[in-house]
Amino acid sequence: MADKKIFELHANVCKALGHPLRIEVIDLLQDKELCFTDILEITGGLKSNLSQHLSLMTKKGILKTRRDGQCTFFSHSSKKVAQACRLMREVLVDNLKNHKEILANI
Amino acid sequence: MADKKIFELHANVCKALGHPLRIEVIDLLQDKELCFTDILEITGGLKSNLSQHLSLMTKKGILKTRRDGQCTFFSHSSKKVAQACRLMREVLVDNLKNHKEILANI
DNA sequence: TAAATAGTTCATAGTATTGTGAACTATTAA
DNA sequence: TTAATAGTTCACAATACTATGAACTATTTA
Repeated sequence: MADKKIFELHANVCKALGHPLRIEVIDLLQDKELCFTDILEITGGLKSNLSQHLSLMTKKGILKTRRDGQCTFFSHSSKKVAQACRLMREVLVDNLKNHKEILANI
Repeated sequence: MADKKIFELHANVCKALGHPLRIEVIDLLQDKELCFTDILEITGGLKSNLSQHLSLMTKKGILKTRRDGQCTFFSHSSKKVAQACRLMREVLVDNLKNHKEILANI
């Protein structure tokens, strides 16, 4: 099983989706780029925390950055992540619907 | 920010993709259902560990199970997860390619 | 009924992620 | 040059996740 490595790398990229704040950022950046301060203002919380999450996503190749003067702008490096994210959101919604139906049938 | 809840739920589903063994299982079940023992034989490791990962994926609504005699068959509850997973794999591959190019240009 | 197969559950120890605040760097404006 | 803005980095404590083995349940076969 030498090719277990690919699963590890793959899981590693997928992990980037596994945090509420990071999902929120992926959502925010769907159709535009935003600078750190904008994102912080929208999401709330500590700047150090946000910075670490953004840095993680950038390291994993999910976001890219562009510096303009004092501001650092963040955007998706590929549309695929946002697409994947939307699919997972649909899975969630489907699950919630099923759950509702099951509850309704009791 | 009352709708933070959706990000939490969403991240929670996405987390299911964030482990090498779980990615491997998602891959394995792309086009067929398999029983526990089959999956264990392919992936290796401890049955208790596999059982826990499968249980987690089932709880998150990503897999569904079907019991036939002694055997429990696992399959995807929706094609969307596998799709999302394939997209993330493409992101990984793109990143690796970029990385290679960057290295080549030094 | 007894033994075997197929899996689940549980406790626990080890590891990885996360949030926090303080200290730091870089760019711009006064 | 000084102060302000925009972000990053670091150390550490709290929390969550993971792997392991033993004990357990359910179904089938002998």
